[in-house]
Amino acid sequence: MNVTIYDVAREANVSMATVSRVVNGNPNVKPATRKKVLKTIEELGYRPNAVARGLASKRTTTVGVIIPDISNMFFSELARGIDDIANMYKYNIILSNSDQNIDKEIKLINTMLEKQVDGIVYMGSRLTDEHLKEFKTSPVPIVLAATIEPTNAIPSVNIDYEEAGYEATKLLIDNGHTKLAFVTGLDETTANKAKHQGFVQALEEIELTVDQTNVFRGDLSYQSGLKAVESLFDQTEKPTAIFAASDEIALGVIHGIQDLGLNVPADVEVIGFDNTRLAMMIRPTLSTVVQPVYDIGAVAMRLLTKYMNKEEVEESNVILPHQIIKRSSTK
Amino acid sequence: MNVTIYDVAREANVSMATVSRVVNGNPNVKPATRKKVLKTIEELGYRPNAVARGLASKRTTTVGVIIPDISNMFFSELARGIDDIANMYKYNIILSNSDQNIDKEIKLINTMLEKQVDGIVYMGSRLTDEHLKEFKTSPVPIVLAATIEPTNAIPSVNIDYEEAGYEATKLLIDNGHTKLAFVTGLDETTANKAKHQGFVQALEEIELTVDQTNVFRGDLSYQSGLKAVESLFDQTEKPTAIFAASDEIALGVIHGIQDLGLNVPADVEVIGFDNTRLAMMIRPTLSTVVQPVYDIGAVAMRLLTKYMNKEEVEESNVILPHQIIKRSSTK
DNA sequence: TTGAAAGCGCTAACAG
DNA sequence: CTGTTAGCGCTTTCAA
Repeated sequence: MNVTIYDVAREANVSMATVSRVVNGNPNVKPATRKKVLKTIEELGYRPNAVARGLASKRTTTVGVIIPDISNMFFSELARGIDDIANMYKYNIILSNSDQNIDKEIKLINTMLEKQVDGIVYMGSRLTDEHLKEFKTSPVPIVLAATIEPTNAIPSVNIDYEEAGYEATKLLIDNGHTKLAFVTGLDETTANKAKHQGFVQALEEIELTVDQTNVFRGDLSYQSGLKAVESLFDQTEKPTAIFAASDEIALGVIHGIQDLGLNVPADVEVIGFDNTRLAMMIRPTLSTVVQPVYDIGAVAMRLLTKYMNKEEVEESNVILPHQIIKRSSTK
Repeated sequence: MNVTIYDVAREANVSMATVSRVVNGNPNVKPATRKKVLKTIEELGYRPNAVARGLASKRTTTVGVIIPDISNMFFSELARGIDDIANMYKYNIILSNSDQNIDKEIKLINTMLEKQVDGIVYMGSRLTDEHLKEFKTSPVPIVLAATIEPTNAIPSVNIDYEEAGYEATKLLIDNGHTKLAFVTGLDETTANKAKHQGFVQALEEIELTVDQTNVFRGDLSYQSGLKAVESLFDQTEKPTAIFAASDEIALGVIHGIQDLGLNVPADVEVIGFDNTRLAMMIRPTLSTVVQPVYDIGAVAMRLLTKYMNKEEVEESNVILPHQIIKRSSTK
C-alpha cells in the first residue's frame, strides 16, 4: 500500500491532524514540529491523496470544460486561456469534446458533476431547454464561454457578435460594394446567427435586399469556404465582397477566388472573423474581426473562480471588446 | 446535503450494498429489486459521487494528459485522438499544458498522481533523468505520445522520425537539388533531432557537406519560417530546396520565398512535416510528411488502457507508419 | 440474492 | 499549538 497521512503521523510522533495542517500550510504549527513533519514526509515519500481530500473537504480543485472540438484552432486557443487561468488559481481541468452533440453535452455535464468538479466552463451552441435546466439545477457554478444564451440567465463571456458582424459588413460597404455575400456555418449556432443579423442590418441600412443567394451555409471548415465560392460565383449576380464567419472559411474563400483567376482584394474583398493565427498565414493577409479568443477563455475561467469562491461579481454577462483589423484582403 | 446512496437504500427498503450493486450493474440482483431501486434513484435524483467511489475502489476512471501546448494544431489534434479513445473506454481526461517547461512537467506529473489518475499520457521532449525517474517510479502506467525516449524504457507511440526526415530530404535530392536547407525548432526536442539526422544522412549519401549554414533553428512557428528564409537567402549559397520540420514552419517558408519574388516550386521546392490541415490551406498546396497525428494520440491512449487493465501488450514501443504526400510545393 | 460492517485517506470541528 | 474523533459516500468482503 501507499504511504498515508497516518504513516507520516506515526513516524513523526504527531497526530494526523498535525500532518494535515502542515500539508495544508495551516500556520498553527510550531516551526520545529513543521520541520520534523516535513522531513519525514520527504523520507517516506508521502504524496497526499487528493481524492480522499476531495471527499472530506467537498472541494476537488478541478473544473470541467466542455468544448465542441479541441482540434479546432478557435477552441484550442480558448482552452489555452481557460487552462492558464485555472492553473493560476490551482485548479486542474477535465476536458471533454462534445462535437456539439446535445446528448453528449448533457451526458458530459452529468459525468463532471459526478466527479464533483467545483465548476464548469461550457462552450457550445444550440442551447436547448434541457441544457438550461441542467445549468440552472447544477450544484456548482457554470460559466458559458463564447456561447450565447439569449436571456442572459447564465453567466457568460462573449463579444457582441451582431455589432461585429455589422461593422465588418459596413467596412465592405464603405469600400463601395453593393454585392455582398456572407459565408457561414450552420445557422443554429447563436453566435453565427448574430453575425448574420449584423450583416443583414448593415445591408438594410443602405436598402439592399438580402436574399438567400447572398448567404452560403456550410460548416466552419476551409473546404466549406472553397465550396462557397464555387456556389456564389456560379450565379449571375457575383459578389464583389465577402464576409466570412470564421478565418478558416475566409482562407478557403480567398483560395477559391484565386483559383478562379480573380484577385483579392482587387476583384473581390474578403473579411474574416476571429483573428486566429491563420489570418497571417495567407497571402494576401486577412482582414478580420479580432475576437479575443484567448481572453474569452481566460475571463470565463476567472469569472468561474469568483463564483466558486462565492465572491461578489458585478457583471455576470461579460462582453469583451472586439475590433477590426485591416490587412491586405480588403482595400 | 445531496442525496446519497444511503438515502436511496432507505427509500427503497434495501441495503446500500444493493443500491451499489445496481448502480454498478452487478448481475446479482433480482430484477424486481433492481427495478425498484432504479425507480427511487430516479425519484430522488440520485447522482453517484465519483470521488467517494474513487476512494473506496482506488480507481478514478480518469487519466492525466500532459501536453506542451494545446493551442498548437499538432498537439490539439493529438489530444483529440486521446480524448476520443479515452471516451470510448469510459475515461475522462485531466489536461494540462506544460509549455515544455521541465519543472512544470514534473509538477504536473505529481499533481496528477495526487489526483489518483489511473494512468498518464505524456507529450514533451527533452526527457531528463528526473523525468525518467518519475516515469519509472510512477504507481500508474505512463505512455509517451509523439515523444522519444532513446532507450525505449517507457511505453511510447511514435513514427520513425529519422527515416521520415531521410525520405523527405531524398525526395528533394532526387529532384536534382544540391543546395538543401533544413528549418527546424530548438534542436533539443528529440523528434526534431531525428529528422535532422535523417536530413544529414541523405546529404552524406551523395557526399554533400552539411554545415550550420544549411540549418536554421528557430521555434515551430510560422514567423520562424519567415525569418528562416530571410536568413537563408541572405547568404551567397542560397538554397533551392527546403525541408521544414513542421507544416506551420513550411507555410512561413513558402510565404517568405514568395515575398522575395521567387516561385514555389519553380525556384525553390519546399516540403513540410505533419500534414496538419494547414497543408491544404496554402497555395501551392504543401508536400509534406504525413504523420498520423490523431492516430498517435489514439493508439497511445489505447495502449494505456491495456496497461491500466493489466492486459498483455506485445509491443510497448509502437512505431506507426508515415508516408510522404506530394502536392504542389515540390515538382 | 441480500445485508452488515469495515474501511479507503483525509478534513474539520472540538477540546485541551 | 496539538490531539481526538467523527464523518465524507462508496466499494467490498464476509455471512447469511
